[in-house]
Amino acid sequence: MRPGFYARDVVEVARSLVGCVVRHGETAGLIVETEAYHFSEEACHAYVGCTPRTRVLFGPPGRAYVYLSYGIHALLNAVAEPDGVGAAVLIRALEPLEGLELMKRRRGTERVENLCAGPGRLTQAMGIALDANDTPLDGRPVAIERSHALRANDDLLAARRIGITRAVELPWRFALRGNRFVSRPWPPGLRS
DNA sequence: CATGGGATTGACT
DNA sequence: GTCAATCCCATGC
Repeated sequence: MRPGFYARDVVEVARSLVGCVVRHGETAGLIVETEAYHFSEEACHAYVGCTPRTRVLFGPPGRAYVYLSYGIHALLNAVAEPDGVGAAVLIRALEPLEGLELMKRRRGTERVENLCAGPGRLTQAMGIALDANDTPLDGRPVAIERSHALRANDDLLAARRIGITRAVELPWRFALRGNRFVSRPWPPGLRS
């Protein structure tokens, strides 16, 4: 997708990315769950300002922000908002589309629902590592593309973000309703 | 230089 | 439901 796609309100980008496709090497998956992060709220890494770690977040949109979580997992984000504004969309879950055998091998499971249901799981399944940080999301090495699988707005749910302790009230987590590949069960209520 | 806290996951009770 | 693994980085002295 063109950088202009990402140079918008990060919450809108998070909503728009649901239904797009992520590609890396032989693997591909349909985005079914995202979360938005913006420098103005405490849960965003960019909240502390521009540091060596957050420099990518403040850089041009349409690039990958990949960081190590809990010393173990690589988490994939798409940098959003215009250059100079720190914001990104966390890719939280995918429906596996291509390279399923490779994903199963990397994840050590045969269960398709467990391959990419979670931000740490999907990077492991697709082989996306920290060296993808600060690279453009145009296919070198990671691509995000539009898809014919795009669904209507009615299918998009919004709820609070997961796994954070600050700014927990913001309904900036988005997912396809009823999709069996989301990372965690959806809380009752809250349609978008 | 020492410290503390994670945008998680898998194993276990 | 609980809990530890594991390491980067921001902060503070």
